[in-house]
Amino acid sequence: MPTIRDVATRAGVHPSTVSRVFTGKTQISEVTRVRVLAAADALGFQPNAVARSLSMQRTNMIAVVVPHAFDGYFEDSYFPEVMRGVLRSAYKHEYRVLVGGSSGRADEIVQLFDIVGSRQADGILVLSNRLDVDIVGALCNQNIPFVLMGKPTPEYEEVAWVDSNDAAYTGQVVDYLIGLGHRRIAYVGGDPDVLVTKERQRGYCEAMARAGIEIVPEWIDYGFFVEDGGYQAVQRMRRLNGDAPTAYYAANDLMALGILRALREQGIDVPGEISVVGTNGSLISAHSHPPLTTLHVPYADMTAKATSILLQSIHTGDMPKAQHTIDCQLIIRESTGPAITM
Amino acid sequence: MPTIRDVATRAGVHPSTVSRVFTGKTQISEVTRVRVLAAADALGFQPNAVARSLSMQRTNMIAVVVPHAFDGYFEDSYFPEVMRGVLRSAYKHEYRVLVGGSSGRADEIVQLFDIVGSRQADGILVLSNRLDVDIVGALCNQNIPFVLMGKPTPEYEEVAWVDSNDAAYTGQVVDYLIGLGHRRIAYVGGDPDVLVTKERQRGYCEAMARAGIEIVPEWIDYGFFVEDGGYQAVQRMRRLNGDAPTAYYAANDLMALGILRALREQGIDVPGEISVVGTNGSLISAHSHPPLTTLHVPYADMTAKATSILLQSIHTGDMPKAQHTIDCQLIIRESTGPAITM
DNA sequence: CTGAAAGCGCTTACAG
DNA sequence: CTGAAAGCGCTTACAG
Repeated sequence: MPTIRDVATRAGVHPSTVSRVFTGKTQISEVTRVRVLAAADALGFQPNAVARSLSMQRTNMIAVVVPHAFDGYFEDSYFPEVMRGVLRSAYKHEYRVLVGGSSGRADEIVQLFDIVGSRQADGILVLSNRLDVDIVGALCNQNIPFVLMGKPTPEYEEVAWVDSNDAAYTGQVVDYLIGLGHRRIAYVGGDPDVLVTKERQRGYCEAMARAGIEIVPEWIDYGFFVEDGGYQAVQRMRRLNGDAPTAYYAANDLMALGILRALREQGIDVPGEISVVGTNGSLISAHSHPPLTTLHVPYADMTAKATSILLQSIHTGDMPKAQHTIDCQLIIRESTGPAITM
Repeated sequence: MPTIRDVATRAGVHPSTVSRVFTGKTQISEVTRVRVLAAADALGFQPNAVARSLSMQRTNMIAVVVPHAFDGYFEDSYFPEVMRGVLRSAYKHEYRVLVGGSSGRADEIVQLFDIVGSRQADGILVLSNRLDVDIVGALCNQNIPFVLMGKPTPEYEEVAWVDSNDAAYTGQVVDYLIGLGHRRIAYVGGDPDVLVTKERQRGYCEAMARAGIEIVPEWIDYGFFVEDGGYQAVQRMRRLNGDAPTAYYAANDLMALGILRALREQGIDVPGEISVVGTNGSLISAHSHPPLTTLHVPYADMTAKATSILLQSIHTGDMPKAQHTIDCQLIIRESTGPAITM
């Protein structure tokens, strides 16, 4: 690989001059510019990104780490939507995205701090709504820009985040089901340790309380965001007989699909006998049978926004502080209907 | 950020010694090792990845570039499956994945050569089955390890690739439909310029020819891999009246879903009147109405394999040469049935 | 506008 | 086992 020195000798200039024509921030006489470019072209020279990064103290990369341990992670629309949003913003600012894998939640934190600590990227997007521990404090000490997907605990309210108000919107879904006459409503969350699961559960509980409905503990279950998790939740809840739910809220569409499958197998009509609501508004929700009523969460917009905030702060040099709440939307389709009177 | 020098002074050793304890390839006396580690710990030191990369001439990253310009790209299972496979292999070898965005096909090539030319990664996975131009020659000149997803043209047969034998398997699907009594079979490809579209079309044409069926030109159409593309293809083909297809093969499940939607709107029964086959075997195909017969392509396994080959060759230092063909599988569900006699 | 030099933060042959 | 030095390939104040 030719370096800047090779180009310099061929063009008969100093290496620093070659550097200047490639960085382009400084005045260069047209004649040497042309000469340098010609030499570079002849040699097939392109500046080495790593050397430039070291010198400029900037990698032009932002990082995101992903727990590829969970099967459902790549089946759910969450991951592709996150990537879509990140890439949309990053590409616009000529940044690239560094994605690190991990083998589960604990390792996700390890990988995250590895990237951050070794300064492998200029900033990091933290998928904290799918995380179970509070890492904000530790992250602040690292003194690297980061933005959270999901609101942090009150003590860290000054850090940057983008949130989708999960508790409130889940509460709205429950209100909607109650409005339909349902009272025995199930909550099927994802991984129980994860922020988004807890938030949605809180919203569910609050909405039930507002309506004066006492929650049977068995109505709360976890499907770990996978299709079969929804399926299993139904198996468990059907054993409640008279207490069995007439409506299910699932924290993603995958689990809702599993719920539909379980119900179909038992010959139960949706929405005739039981209503089902999913979350995310993934493409799949529109094509299931019946088409799923779902709480649409615009994850791509969320992460695009988060990424913008991140890049902005990398650009200015101070820690990101912007905070942003995005709106979700209940898409009513054919999997929900009035509760039957028993 | 503390550097290796800070640690060295605090531990009372030479910087090179600090480096040695962190690289761990060399003998270090236990006492200085402990002293250095203590100093590093006290300062919160972690080696700078960029500096290390420059020095070692290795980034520990592999790259993949993705055209985020196409809406369907993140809705289809292709992208998440590719990432799942790449991450699976990369993580195992402690590599990270650099993903570059691009705004369309031409730019995809630009971004790819930018990454490669600036040595931003140690190797690159080229999603060539979704590419329309031949870049292998240019890539070879760059002298960086790469592996192709999709077999190259015969002149480059010595480069490394992993292929899914698209023509053969699509032919098999067509054989299956012909076996069911269908003769008016439609081919709905993705982007017409892209390798996988051409290959599948070739397989389709060959299978039809083998059966002695003359293809009506209108039976071949393109849906650009998006749901609405499948929908529109049906709209066009229904105008053929007596020549209208009784079976549709779509090059991904998304388009097959669009086909189902169009047919449903027209009150046409699937598979009673018309059969539909999708491709990829995405989760969505199992939950559509009716559940989709689909050609499962194990993209995650493919890319995991490709990534292994890539990492292997980065490790040994010579250009990758391994070539691998993976098997696909026709999953028969409820969207296909015997042709009705007219 | 351009050259010469120092520096970014590591690694690693070379001595000892 | 450890130190001193050179080098990885750039960028950028500092002179002129």
